[in-house]
Amino acid sequence: MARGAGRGGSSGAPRSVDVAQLAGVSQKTVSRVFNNEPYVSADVRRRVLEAAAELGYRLNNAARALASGRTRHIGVVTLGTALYGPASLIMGVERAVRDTGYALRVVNTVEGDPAGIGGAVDSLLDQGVDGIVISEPIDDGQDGVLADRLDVPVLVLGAPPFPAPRALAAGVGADLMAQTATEHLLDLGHQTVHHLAGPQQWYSARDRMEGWRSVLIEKSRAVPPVIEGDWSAASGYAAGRELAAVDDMTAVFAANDDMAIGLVRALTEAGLRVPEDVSVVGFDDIPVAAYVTPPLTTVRQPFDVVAQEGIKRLVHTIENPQADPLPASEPPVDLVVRASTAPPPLQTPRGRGRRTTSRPSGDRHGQSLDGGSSAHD
Amino acid sequence: MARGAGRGGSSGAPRSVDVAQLAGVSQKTVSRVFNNEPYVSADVRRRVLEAAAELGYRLNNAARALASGRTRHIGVVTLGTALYGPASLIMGVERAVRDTGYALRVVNTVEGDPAGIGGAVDSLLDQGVDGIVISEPIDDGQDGVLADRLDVPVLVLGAPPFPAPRALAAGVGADLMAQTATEHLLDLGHQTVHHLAGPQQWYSARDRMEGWRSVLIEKSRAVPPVIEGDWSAASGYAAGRELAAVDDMTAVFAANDDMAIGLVRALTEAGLRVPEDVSVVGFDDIPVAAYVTPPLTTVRQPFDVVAQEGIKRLVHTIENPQADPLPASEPPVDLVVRASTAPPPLQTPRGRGRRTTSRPSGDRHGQSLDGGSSAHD
DNA sequence: TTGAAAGCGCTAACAC
DNA sequence: GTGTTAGCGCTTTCAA
Repeated sequence: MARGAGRGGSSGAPRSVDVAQLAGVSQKTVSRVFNNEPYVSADVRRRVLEAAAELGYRLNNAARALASGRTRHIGVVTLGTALYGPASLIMGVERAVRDTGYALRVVNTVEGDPAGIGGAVDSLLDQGVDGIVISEPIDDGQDGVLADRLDVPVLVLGAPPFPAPRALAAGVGADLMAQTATEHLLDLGHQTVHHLAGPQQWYSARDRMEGWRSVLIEKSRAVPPVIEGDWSAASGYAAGRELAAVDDMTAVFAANDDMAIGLVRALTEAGLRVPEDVSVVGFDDIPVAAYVTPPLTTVRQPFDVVAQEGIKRLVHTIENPQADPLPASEPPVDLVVRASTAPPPLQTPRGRGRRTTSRPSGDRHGQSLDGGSSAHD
Repeated sequence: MARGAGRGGSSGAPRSVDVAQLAGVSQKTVSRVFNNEPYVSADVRRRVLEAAAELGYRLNNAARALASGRTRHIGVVTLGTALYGPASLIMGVERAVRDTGYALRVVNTVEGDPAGIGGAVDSLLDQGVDGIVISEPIDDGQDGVLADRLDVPVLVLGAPPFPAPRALAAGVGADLMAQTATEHLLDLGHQTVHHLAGPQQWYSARDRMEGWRSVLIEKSRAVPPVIEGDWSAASGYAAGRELAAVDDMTAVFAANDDMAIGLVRALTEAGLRVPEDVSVVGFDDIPVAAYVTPPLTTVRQPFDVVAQEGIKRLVHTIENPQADPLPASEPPVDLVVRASTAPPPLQTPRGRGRRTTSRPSGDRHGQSLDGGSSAHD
């Protein structure tokens, strides 16, 4: 064949032999230098590097992978949505992966594809990866099937431990964050808190719901029926219309900010003021959360931290197959209190404390400038 | 049968020779089958496929790439933000790439990294890719440097043609969309339209600005000074405080929805009503745009269409190096009219049609305007 | 329509 | 510290 086709212009890209020749060393020595192996004299190393630079040499990864059996690639399975949470997580994963010197291979699960996550994992395995990250998985009932084929370590972000030989889990702090959000509302004096949940196939949606529920139960509060949305503002809006009709509803914890925003709009349109009549807490802290009306109290997810630690543990497992996996740490909880939460209205029956107004609701104090105060600062 | 069958184990995955042996054909024939080459009898093909299935054979991509010089990978350079626009574009790209049978390699440009896009492209080239997608590039002054190293086809999304030997551009309809947004405002009766631009290193920000400007000039309207934001709601908020002080400011076109939302909040806090006093148009149609207060009139970007067509053209160029590149089509313009735009207020000087509120921000221009026109309140 | 031989550019053992 | 010798699993001639 034509030699390293696709690379250099005419006669092919330079190979390590070429570098070796120019530097006056053996090809293996060039390999040593480029793999940072020990036992190379400083002088030789320098000469090799110079020769490589002069030739514009780049290591051929296909050959490297073939010879070593390791691709130095990590594959990530995503849901293929531009939702803030998943997208942020991917960005965090990319950064973390790159820091470790691995390359990232991305595959979306096609919506409505029966193969689902299994299909995506398969295609990753086909391409060849040393490890796999599954981000915010949904439960498509294929856990068992998957486990069989997974002969590489897997990191599952935002889900409980996974039935695979070498599986890690990370970012399972959603329940804790949900608890904090719920407690914040109770601390303000609300009798109980309603929950606008995410789609229940999502582990992260279930986690948040469990966190919410556990607090209510622990504090012996009534547990209102859960309303399930689909993460979208539209579904939050629909939920808001339902909730507006519920008596004594004074606080809602929404499983993400988009739904919270739709919810607030529906409540406002129904004549309920946020936060005077109803308090709302979101989840994610999306960029606009501080600037909607009213600025949204929400829980910020530490995507970067979670991704970074997760990848670090994954790479450790890849490179030390025998060793014990690194332990996971609890991600920090960051409740950002803004203007969408307040004490509940006085004990009058609904329809009463409420003001009629033509203004956009919750046009309140100056907090809006910096977007609110974080529990962590 | 000596090897392979188990595959999970340590002794290695089945190779094409194993399949060949089991099927009773030569290894080359197996290769032919898996590459869909002609000249394989239906019978042999079937036998090979059966043997492969039995062994759980998967083609080794490293070996394939090494031997063929083609990686069947497309690399994408992104900005590493979870901004809705870029994130959506990436998702579209992933989908499109997968449809073509290529794999996706993703690299972010590290923020603040002096190497910028150039560094990201380099690392992609290092990894080995058959083509590169640069999404929403920013101008880091490295065009020239880049061009030298780019020996594979490049698709630039959301930017003008790029100085590289085999470059394609796509999604350059932003100016047209910006024009539509601006015209919408003028059609409503506004004398002119202010512009809250994105960071000017972004080509897409410049495109939108040019679209806006061209309409104003064409219709002989005053061209107000541009305010530059950083895409964030926070910067939109800051811009809003400035704009609230400007006389006769009745319409603003913001270069994205996040900024538009921050802007609306600042205007509202300053006592200006949207859309009664000031109309605002955003850009992107982010998921919450329909649910903020007021629901945002905005321009929807057809990310999927742009990504799909772009990738199709890129792959064509990869696979037909000599042929002319496929032509680009104009993406559709989709103005979504909601409640943030309306005809301008009646012709009274500012300070007058407007309600006084209790907000302190009125202080800023309270003396010169409000004080003098008390008759109106 | 099929097969045999010869690498692709690198890493892995083991010598020196 | 450095070099030698074999492959990794596939695609590519070229021959049959």
